[in-house]
Amino acid sequence: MAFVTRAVKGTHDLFGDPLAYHRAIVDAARRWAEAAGAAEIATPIFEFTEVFERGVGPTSDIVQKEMFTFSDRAGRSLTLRPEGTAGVVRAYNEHGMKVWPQPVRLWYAGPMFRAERPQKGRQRQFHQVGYEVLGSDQPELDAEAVALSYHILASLGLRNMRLLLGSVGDPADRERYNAYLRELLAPHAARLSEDSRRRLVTNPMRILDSKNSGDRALLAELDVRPMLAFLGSEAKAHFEAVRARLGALGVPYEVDPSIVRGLDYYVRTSWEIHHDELGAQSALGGGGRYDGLSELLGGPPAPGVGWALGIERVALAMEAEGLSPAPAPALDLYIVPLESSLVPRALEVAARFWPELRVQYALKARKPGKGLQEAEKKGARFAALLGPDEATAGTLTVKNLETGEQHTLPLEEVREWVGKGGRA
RNA sequence: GUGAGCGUAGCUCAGCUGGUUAGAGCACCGGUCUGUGGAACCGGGGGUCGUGGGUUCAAGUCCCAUCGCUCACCCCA
Repeated sequence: MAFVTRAVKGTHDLFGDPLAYHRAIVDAARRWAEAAGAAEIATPIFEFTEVFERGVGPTSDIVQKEMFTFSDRAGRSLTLRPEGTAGVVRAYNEHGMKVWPQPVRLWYAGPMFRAERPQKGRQRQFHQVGYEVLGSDQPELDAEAVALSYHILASLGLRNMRLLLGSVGDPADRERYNAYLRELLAPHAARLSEDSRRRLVTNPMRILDSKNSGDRALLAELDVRPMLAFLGSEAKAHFEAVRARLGALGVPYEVDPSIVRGLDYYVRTSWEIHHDELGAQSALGGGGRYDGLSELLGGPPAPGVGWALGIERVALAMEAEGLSPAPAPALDLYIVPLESSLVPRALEVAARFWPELRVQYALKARKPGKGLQEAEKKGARFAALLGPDEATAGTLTVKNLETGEQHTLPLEEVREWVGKGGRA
């Protein structure tokens, strides 16, 4: 096992069952996103570092300590994307999507990269599906986005999840709230954790998110007023409108008055979906509104709202609830040459059935018994014997491995019979 | 970045207080089986016991270091 080369820490080869989950989750997301009229977009997995520094925010943990950043040969700083939204907004601006009929709905799926210490539900390369609506700040779109993120998870069969909805207000509201927090907490700075003392200067709201027990105890004593109490009239009206739309859509949620998101670009609506059986990393996904992001990236004003789901985490949640994805499609037919001179012929026959049927063939001559056994092991629905008689007659002796029914048929009829058996 | 636990075949593991050429089950390949399967039996390939040092007559077993994995902190998807 002491291989010289191995996968980099926190990265994984994806195949078999985990890949089946992955595909099922992306398929569900595609189905719902496209139902809402979204078009797929695939942006590069690396961007100029600036895209994330300015987009995600220089004070965010992601930018400060979690990015894979490197230089290209011309000395420009590039970064493996730690999230999907900044790149999508960059593409929206770069391709002049503001002249498309607004709003523009986009969805994506792909790998993201963060240089964190791996643990359950957290890899250095992980995968997300995401949804972004750009070009309008109407509350219907917030509700639409929240509803889609919820329905996708529900359609996969998940039940034990909690949708937490809040608002981080407009930038001016946040400034007032941060000022309030600084004033409230500064006298108690000595009791705060080191991280939280730093946050007191950079971003006091993040202190509310701390899991440090000392921080939590202090916050409980101080009876901190929530962000929601500081919403300006516009942000407040927007939040109430989103709640009303969501209620009308029948999406179950709890208001979390102190919700804080780790990405600096969020304004107003903000939500997370948690699952209780995931361990420490309990967020399946989250999203929010980011009306100022386009300008941060040097573009025209383009309000937006979107979300991302962590594919690996959704897969963990499905496993925890005993949900399995559909198995990989089985082989339709396995061709068994009875003499070694017929191996090339087996290939020719297989090739003739592609791609209508999934067909494989034995690379060595097999006795009929062994051949059928092998077909069974490969998960084939039918096995075909190819002996001298069949080769001469241009036929195959085909057997349904489930029922035992067997016929010697010309190739066209084999195609018909096997094809009729139905494919997953 | 910090802490804890764990590293023996592809997988799951056994290997007692250090003592012959390191084992089992599953999987893989072949045979018993010269046109009919899922079984059984027999055989085969595959391990520098994570790596490097040390202690010892002797190390998979003890010590140190290192790497890796896992979980938690932190943070988030």
